[in-house]
Amino acid sequence: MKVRTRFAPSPTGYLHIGGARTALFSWLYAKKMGGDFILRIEDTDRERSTQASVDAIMDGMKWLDLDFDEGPIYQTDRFDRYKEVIQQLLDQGDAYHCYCSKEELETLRDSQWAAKQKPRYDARCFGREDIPEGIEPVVRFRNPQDGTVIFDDQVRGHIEISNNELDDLIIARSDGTPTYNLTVVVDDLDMEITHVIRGDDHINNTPRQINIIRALGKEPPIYAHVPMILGDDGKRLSKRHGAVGVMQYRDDGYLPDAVINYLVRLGWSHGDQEVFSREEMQQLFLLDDVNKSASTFNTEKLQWLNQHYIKEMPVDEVAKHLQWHFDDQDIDVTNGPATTEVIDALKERAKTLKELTASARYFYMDFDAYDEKAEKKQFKEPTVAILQALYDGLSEVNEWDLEPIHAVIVQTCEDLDLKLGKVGPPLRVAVTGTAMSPSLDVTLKLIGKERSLRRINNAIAYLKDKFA
RNA sequence: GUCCCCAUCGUCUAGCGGUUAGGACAUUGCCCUUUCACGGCAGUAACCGGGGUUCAAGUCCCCGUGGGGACGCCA
Repeated sequence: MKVRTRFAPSPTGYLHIGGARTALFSWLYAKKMGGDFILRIEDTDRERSTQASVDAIMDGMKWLDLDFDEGPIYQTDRFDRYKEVIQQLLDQGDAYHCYCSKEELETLRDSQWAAKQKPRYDARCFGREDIPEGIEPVVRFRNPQDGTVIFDDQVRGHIEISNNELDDLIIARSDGTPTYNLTVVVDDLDMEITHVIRGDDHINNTPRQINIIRALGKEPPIYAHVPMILGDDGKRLSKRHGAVGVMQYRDDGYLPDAVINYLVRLGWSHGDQEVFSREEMQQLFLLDDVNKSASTFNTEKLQWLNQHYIKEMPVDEVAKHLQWHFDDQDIDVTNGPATTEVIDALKERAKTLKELTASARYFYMDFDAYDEKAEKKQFKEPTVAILQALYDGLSEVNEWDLEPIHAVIVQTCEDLDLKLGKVGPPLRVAVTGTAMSPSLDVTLKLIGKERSLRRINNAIAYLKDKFA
């Protein structure tokens, strides 16, 4: 049988990092097994579902390059089908109408809580003869009273839960719309999902869902509950942990491949290997190798991977992702060096594309102030003479390239009888405004002759004025 | 509170009865170096506790403890 997995987010916000990993695992498993990956939008809660969220989720999937074979399928398009199943359950006697008010249920829960019991609906409407006037009832699934539900989770192993822990859950609201536990079951069955890979916050729902499936006379799919991702404080990842929306990682300068690689190693491993291409992941991913325990998100490791990908990916590939950041930081790259050259020059000193872009600024735009510390350290009174000598030497260079530029710098050192350490740093500050840049020949080459000379000149003027 | 789940360096993890408990990120030191980085080398650092089972336990079982999750006319 062909493997079919799915990712089934509810559109109540952006695609967050935990959801992305669940999607990744489902996607990988389908790829690994030569199966299909389906995207389903669980939008039965019409109050909270929004089109904007659907778009955000799709954007996230697209950015991460997690493609799906079918979908997106919207549950709101399938209400007729759910109604049909609810009716079937009603007809079979596996479901019943419940007329309890929300207040009544709340009182029940409170009293059970007070009695230190697990809050459960007491099935008081089951078999009820009198039909109250003017109340639109909900429909409840009649959960089996005895026995246990057993399933073998592909990551958690054998799980067993007694039916008397479960209660008669609502499968249709009073307005007739179906609820989650019903719709997942119907959809997974109808779409012939073979492996349900989802967050382990659903582990408690699984027995209920299995009972519904059995009542429908079907066999449940295989389940794999993947552990949660926690924030630095050990709590479930949420907004207060900062960047949790996948697109925020793009904005912060991460490469999708780095995020994917980071995510795949959170809860899954293959020996000691840390770096995986998408092809390798698809080839090696096994549910058996997924961890049982929750893991903590660690931005530093993500950064390390991100830099790794910035360094290792083909430059023109990186350049595609980089353009967004140039636009974001209002840097016009049309009158400066090719971005691919800039990447080569800076990739070893940036952990993110955002940083890389920021430090590439002086290649394209003039700065209006020197870095305070750098200026203080490098711009002394004798610096004027050094810069002047460099200016003179550099203006003689015809072929503006690494070798000739380097030669001038070396020659200047000799002429002035100074060490490179006295000549290089001030030049760097003059030409970039900062104390940090790639090696000087590369820096000058990329800035360009005309622009370099002008900046040196400016620095000389600035210094003369300063020490006048 | 009740039920479910989880537990190896600070973090991600390897380990599937016998290991000097391995790797990676981070961190520390050294080397390289015109800056910042990259890189190289070295180091610090872990089996939650208690009982069993066994010749032998990080590995299996039980009990604690700690953490997470679920307990909705949310998904």
